[in-house]
Amino acid sequence: MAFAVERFAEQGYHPTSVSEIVSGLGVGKGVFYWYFDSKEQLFLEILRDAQTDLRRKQQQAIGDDQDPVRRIELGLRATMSWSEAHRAHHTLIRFAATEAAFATALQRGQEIAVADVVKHVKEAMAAGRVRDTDPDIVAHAMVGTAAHLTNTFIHERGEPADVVADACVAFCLHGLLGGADR
Amino acid sequence: MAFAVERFAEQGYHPTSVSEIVSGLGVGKGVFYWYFDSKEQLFLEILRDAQTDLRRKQQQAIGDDQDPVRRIELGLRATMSWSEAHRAHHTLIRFAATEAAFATALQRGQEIAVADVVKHVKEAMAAGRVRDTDPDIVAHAMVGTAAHLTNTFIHERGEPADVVADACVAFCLHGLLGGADR
DNA sequence: TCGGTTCTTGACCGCTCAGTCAAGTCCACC
DNA sequence: GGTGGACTTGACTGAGCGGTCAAGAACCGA
Repeated sequence: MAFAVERFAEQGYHPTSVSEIVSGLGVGKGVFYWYFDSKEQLFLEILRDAQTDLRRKQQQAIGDDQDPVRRIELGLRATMSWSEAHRAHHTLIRFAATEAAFATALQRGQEIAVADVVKHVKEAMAAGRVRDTDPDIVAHAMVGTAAHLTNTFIHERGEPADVVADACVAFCLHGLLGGADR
Repeated sequence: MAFAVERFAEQGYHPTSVSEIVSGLGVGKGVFYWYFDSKEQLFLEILRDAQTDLRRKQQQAIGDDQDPVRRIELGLRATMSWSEAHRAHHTLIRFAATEAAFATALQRGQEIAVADVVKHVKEAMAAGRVRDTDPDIVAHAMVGTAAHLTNTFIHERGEPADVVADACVAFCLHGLLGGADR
């Protein structure tokens, strides 16, 4: 399955054939269809496993920290560190969002993850730590920021994940102005 | 070409066949290959036109505004309004980023657009309007935020573009905290 | 040693695809 | 009316696809 992930990420889902996967693994085609119903089901399984693994990493990173803002920061950092370590999975998740057949399955998982962030934002807002806004929008904004920065700076440019994560957290917390104009 | 854009966005690039495009248009296949070298070249042309059009809209929106921060805001709003009006193109751009064959062509255009934002950020930073950070990272962060919010709230949930744009601008400028904790 | 289950093989099937091409149609211009 | 280039057609091709399956191999309890 790890091999399939690499091929899918490298060449794209459609251009990668089942024949290519099995011959690259040195096994017959029957083995593939013994363990998976179809190529599509394999992809969905990869997606599900990736989302489960990412979520576990996020929760581990957050631990039992009491500060909601700190929890958001830890979640962001965990996401970026996971994406750095699972570059191929990250690419696949991005692709899945663009294909109707996979977008549905993806959204369910993403909404669960965002719901966690929303929870922390609401808590921080209640404590007056955060400006008054739609928690749903800022949660998605942070997720989008982290994903895009990971892609551009960590994957494309190979910059160190912790440096990019620092900048990402700073941007998410303080924005562009960061109070410099007040 | 507009028809092809719709089909690609709806079903995905690979699942959409040339036969489907031409029969949907009620023309023969020869016409397609008279105007385009290949299916891939058609897609690249769509991509190029979309990027050119978006860039023109951004520059129109910015006009000759003197305030760099205001220019960034106008650019963000123009991007979101364009993405709302060209939903299918937006989907295609997202897909192109996940396929090696198209990612290169896409990056070139994206880097040009980001370079503009970087210019404004640097100017604002020199004027002390913006906190000291890597202009490249915040520029990409804003682009990523706008793209993700457009996708989630405007396209998926059908929320009004101007409301989402307001929230996007607020997030990009002030972040999550927005000075509430200072 | 045997019978049965689990696992593996790769030739094969039906089908669809991107792309080709011989055979036109149309029309501006002479 | 004739000529030639611009455009259009759709049957066709060779390749490659996802998926099937008859034929075993490997293993295990009895």
